[in-house]
Amino acid sequence: MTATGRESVGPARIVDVAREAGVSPMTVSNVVNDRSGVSEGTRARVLAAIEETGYRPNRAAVQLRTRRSRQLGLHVSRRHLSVGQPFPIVFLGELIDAAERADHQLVVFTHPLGEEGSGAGPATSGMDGFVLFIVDPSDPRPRAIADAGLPFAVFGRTPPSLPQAWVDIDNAAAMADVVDHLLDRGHRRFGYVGYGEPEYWHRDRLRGAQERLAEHGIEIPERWLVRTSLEAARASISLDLLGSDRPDAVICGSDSLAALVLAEARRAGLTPGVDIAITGFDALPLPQAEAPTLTSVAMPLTAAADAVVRLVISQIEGRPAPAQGEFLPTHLRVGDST
Amino acid sequence: MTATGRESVGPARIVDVAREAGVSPMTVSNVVNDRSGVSEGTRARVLAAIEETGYRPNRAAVQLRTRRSRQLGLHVSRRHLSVGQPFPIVFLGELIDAAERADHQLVVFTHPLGEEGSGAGPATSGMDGFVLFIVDPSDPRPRAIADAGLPFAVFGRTPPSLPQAWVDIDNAAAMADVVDHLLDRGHRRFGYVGYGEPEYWHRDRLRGAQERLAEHGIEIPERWLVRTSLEAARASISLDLLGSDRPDAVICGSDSLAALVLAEARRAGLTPGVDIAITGFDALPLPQAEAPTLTSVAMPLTAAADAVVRLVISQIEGRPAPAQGEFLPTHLRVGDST
DNA sequence: TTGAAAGCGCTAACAC
DNA sequence: GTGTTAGCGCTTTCAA
Repeated sequence: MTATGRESVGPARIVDVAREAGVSPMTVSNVVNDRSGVSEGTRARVLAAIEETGYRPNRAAVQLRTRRSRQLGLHVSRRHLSVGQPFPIVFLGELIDAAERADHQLVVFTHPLGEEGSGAGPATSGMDGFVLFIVDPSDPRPRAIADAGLPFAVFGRTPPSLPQAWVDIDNAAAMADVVDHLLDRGHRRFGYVGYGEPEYWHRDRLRGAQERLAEHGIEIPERWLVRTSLEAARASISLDLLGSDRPDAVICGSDSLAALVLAEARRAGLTPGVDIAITGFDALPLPQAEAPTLTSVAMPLTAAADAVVRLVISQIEGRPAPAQGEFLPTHLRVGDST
Repeated sequence: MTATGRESVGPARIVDVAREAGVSPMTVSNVVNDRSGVSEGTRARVLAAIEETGYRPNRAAVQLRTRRSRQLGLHVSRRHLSVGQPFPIVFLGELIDAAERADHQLVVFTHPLGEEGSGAGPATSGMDGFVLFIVDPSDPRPRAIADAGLPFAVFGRTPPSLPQAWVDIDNAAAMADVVDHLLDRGHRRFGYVGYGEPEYWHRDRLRGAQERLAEHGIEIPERWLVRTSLEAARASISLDLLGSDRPDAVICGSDSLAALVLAEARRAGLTPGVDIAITGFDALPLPQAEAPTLTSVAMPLTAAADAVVRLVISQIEGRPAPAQGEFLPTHLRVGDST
């Protein structure tokens, strides 16, 4: 604590550090921002002064001067902020970490974007760019953000008319892996339980399974092809898939559905992994799917979060939006259910 | 588009609006910030100019000048960012909305706070204050935030040595309501299924039920008192609570537990709401608890989010931290399960 | 390698 | 009721 002037009157500013180190504010700035052209001795003195004063750059001042907030907006649909949505909460955590690794903060929004009124919403101001997840090409939000003049990146797919700033998994390829695994295990009679909803990933998952099976001359018979909702699934499952005429293997479009099939199979007296193979999709640590562990497609969550964050930041820094999206590899987690 | 000078070179600034309206920047500022002392005519001209230019205040400049970011940090424990945690995702949505109503943005953090190293973390800079949820008195995070010189408010309880900036429900009182309802329905033989974890709310819920029952000379017998975890619950439930010697009513410490009891009761051939009464706690729209609807204690989520946000902001604006916390009323949602 | 001057866009304090 | 001046804390530009 050297009494160099105005100590302890609010947080230390760059001039306080400069005075303490006997250099100019500019030099302190150069050290703080790791710019070259500072001699080792000076750098050391400045770092000591920073330590001494507890200096932390004032974000507002930096932001005003550089025109960058180093904050990314994350828009989460109302619909994804409800119970029983395993993905959003997990991916949110990944995005926070990914943003932090890239030295950015994540600001969350949920006010409708691109629907009925709402512009970019006055509340979204100050963001350098936006991140979205669970986005399909009909999602109005990318357009709304683009119209506000902000860069964005999504986990999912963007509309064709916008920059293809997306990261996604190849759902069809992932299901092909599942099929390969099940064929390996000797299964030849396949059932499928998926969602009836219109999003492309539901279609792609089913298609991926069907196409790989077709390559082996196998078809999923209509009676074992269930397109349903989580609520309605239970009934059709036991009726269509677990009767006396049943498949060797049931491929499911999500872990939640697989958990239902598992439960129903057990109730029907079948041992999953022995009497019948069951696979899921997502491989999030869903409590119901714990024992036996479910064979499932693991999403590359950390890699996806990093990629999405990198993608916005790259545009923020002026590099052009990519001409094409990026597919991230999935990993088949083999459990006891197959 | 009047060519008054430097149009369309970046976003409009306050001087552009001032020029357009023929007033000084200060007057524009007064209009934007709803300060008194602007004549109606001037205000109208300024508003027109704002519309015309598409002016939006620069957050960084405002922040630098006023020393307020109008951003609240929300710290979410890693542990609460995982599947099977219904509360965090729902409450996050409520907090975003509450912050927006109070004209603030919500910045999410998950980097450890107050544990092993980590200070307030360089990444938390720029926040006016912090919000936390699911906090019990042993949580190290309030201390870490207070040490960083920031105001905070929590949903839960703060340690006794810190400002009592908390909002909570009265768990015991809520359970007393549940008991009253069940007594009303004529039940006299009670079982209880709760979590064995050490957090005060688990204890308070059980205690609240026991105390109100005691007022009526009723005790929960040891054999019908199950303290367990979500994973281990299933076994003890059917064994202890649903055999031939079973209670009229089972009070559960959470909806997830109640959903399990419901499922097991059905499996045992009992009709919930007829043969046995079952109550939950939380009343989040948990998919498993849909049919029949569960009688459960509804948390005042929106009110709690508003209260927590108000509580931080009040301290940010210099009003002293409250001497005591605030209890919010719960509401008993009566469903078909009782 | 270092420093001085200027200014990012806004508002507090005070003058008119 | 409205305008002027100054400055929040930092970095960009240019000079030494």
